[in-house]
Amino acid sequence: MARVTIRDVAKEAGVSTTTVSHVINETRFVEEKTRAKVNEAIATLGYRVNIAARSLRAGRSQTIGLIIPDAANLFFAEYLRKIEDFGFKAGYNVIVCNTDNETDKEAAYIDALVSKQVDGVILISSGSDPETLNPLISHDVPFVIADREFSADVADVVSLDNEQAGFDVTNYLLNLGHRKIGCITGPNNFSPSIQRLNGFIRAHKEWGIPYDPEHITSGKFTLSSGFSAFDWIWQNNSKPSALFVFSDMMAIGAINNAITKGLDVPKDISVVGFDNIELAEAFAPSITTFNQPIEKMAETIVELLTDRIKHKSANRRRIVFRGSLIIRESTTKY
Amino acid sequence: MARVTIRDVAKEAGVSTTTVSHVINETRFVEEKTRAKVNEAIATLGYRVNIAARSLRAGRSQTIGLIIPDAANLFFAEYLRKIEDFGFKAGYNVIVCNTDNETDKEAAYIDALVSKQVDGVILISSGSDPETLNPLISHDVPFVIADREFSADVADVVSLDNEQAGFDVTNYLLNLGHRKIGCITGPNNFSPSIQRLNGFIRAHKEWGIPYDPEHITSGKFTLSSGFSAFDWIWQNNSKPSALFVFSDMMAIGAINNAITKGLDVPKDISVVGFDNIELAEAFAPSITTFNQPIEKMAETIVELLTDRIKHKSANRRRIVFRGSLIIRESTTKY
DNA sequence: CTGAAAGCGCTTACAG
DNA sequence: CTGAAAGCGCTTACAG
Repeated sequence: MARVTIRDVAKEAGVSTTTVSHVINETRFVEEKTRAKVNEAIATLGYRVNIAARSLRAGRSQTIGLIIPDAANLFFAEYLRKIEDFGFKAGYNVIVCNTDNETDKEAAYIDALVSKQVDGVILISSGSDPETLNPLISHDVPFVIADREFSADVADVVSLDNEQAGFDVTNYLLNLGHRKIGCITGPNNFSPSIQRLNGFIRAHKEWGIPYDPEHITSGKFTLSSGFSAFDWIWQNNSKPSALFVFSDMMAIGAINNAITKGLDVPKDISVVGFDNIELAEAFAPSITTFNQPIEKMAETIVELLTDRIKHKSANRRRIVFRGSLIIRESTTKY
Repeated sequence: MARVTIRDVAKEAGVSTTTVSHVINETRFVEEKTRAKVNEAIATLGYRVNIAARSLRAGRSQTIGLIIPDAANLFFAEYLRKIEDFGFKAGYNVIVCNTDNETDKEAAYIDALVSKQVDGVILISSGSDPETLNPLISHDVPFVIADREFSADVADVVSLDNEQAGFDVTNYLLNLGHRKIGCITGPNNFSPSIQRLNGFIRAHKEWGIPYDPEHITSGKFTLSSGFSAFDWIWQNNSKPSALFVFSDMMAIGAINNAITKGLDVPKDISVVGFDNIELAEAFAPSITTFNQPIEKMAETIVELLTDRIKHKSANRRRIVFRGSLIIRESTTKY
């Protein structure tokens, strides 16, 4: 079966391809009767617009790229899901790209996306240096940066107030009476992680309580890295009574390790996670965590991107969300 | 900055566009010296092939579609991740489509994918009736079906031997001495679920032990549906001593509910999950489960699809994987 | 209210 | 070993 083109439709309906195109795209008035004929022809022939042709001619592909570290990580998986939902509602398909935070992979994906004429790109937690983004800038591809700060003012940005979040969690633990609080951060070059740690430090300063650098280590946001990080912290002579872990997945790994060591959570050690993934509630013990309003953030990201696609030279926007602490079973008074 | 085209490269290198194209695609021999000039021109101009144009002309978009129920579900998230990895390695980007098992959504996505001239489509656990796939067939778009049986012989298929898996798990529990085994299945119209239940029934038959239909209910593979399903099972006067749950996510929900009810897993009730997602090992208690070799399956799916793209009329293939039981803490002798 | 025609940037059959 | 040129299927400025 040969492809049905707009010419076939035009012939079948007895009109020009111009008219067919305008009916499809609703780009100019077409008489009701003519429109009906065209739609009928489309239906009988089973016509589908060829996006490659449209993309070549009109320069829009109705496709956006989503660059994330790892779709198999629940936090990013939820993000991906929501972005795809809102994107599809707005008329876009999304190409997913997993970078594992490797600059080379990110660069390769950006290359491919530029070649594919995507209408825009969303970067979540992109760990790479700004140079990697140059192809997007030079080819004038709109993009939105989420979950990561960039010093250069190159794009719209959506983020969480990570410093405040770090402060809130630490303040909560100090309020519970904990005086030795450990910390499993994210990768050290990752800005949300740095900011949460800044909040952690500020809370200690405001309380006039010192923190022990030996109780702070970094993980990779994965379950297993949380497990190992706990080993590192627990080898010290001085043990913390509470732990602030920068992702729920790592918190699950850490709690699991603690349980393996015969410890009780929260009696022996309180643990706070981050993200509020669905599992945090279902895990035993359920995990006290800091909620990121992912759905709302995903919606905002897609909105900013579609706006940017329409108005390339509009003023840049930076939208900062405030999350909230969700108290569950994994924490208790000291 | 205007788009750099193949003509600009040709002019810069002092050759024809034909030669540039052949250098890029390695489709015919080009003298080393000429090739060098072309590559140099590409580099200095920052040329990137326009995939829309190539797609229109050559009919290949280097893009495949992935249709899954829900990328936020860890099992599918791991699938997605692996398929994207293998796909990208093979030179394809993947467009992700979340259907929530709704026929309308699946149809809308298939429409969009056909319009986008994707080179192929992968359907994981597609719950829809075969009619939804008609646009793929009529437009001659290669596709592979995974994790779902289709009566019609329309595509290459990759699946797990679900009947055997159901038998193996049930046989294991019977061997442990359990005589009242409950079951939380997947949706009733979902073939892997039906087959696992068939295996469950066969094991009971071979042992000459009856099972109680009141102990069998269905969930939607989500954590919360596993939680609710346990309520339903536990309201019976006759309680099972073991539970075979058709996904780890549902198993986590069920275990969580059991713990909430003051039960001990596995002392009061043994629980077996399915899939062996990363979390099954980390959960407390760690979950006995049936391992699906996702990575290998994902690799095979991508291989079948890329082969099919190259040889549209080759013989259809059906590859069935055998999984294996992984014994952990959530099960014990009766 | 509608149409004829140019052209987007490639690939490839044909030619030498 | 390389090139001139047609054409993929659309959209849209121009015209009436």
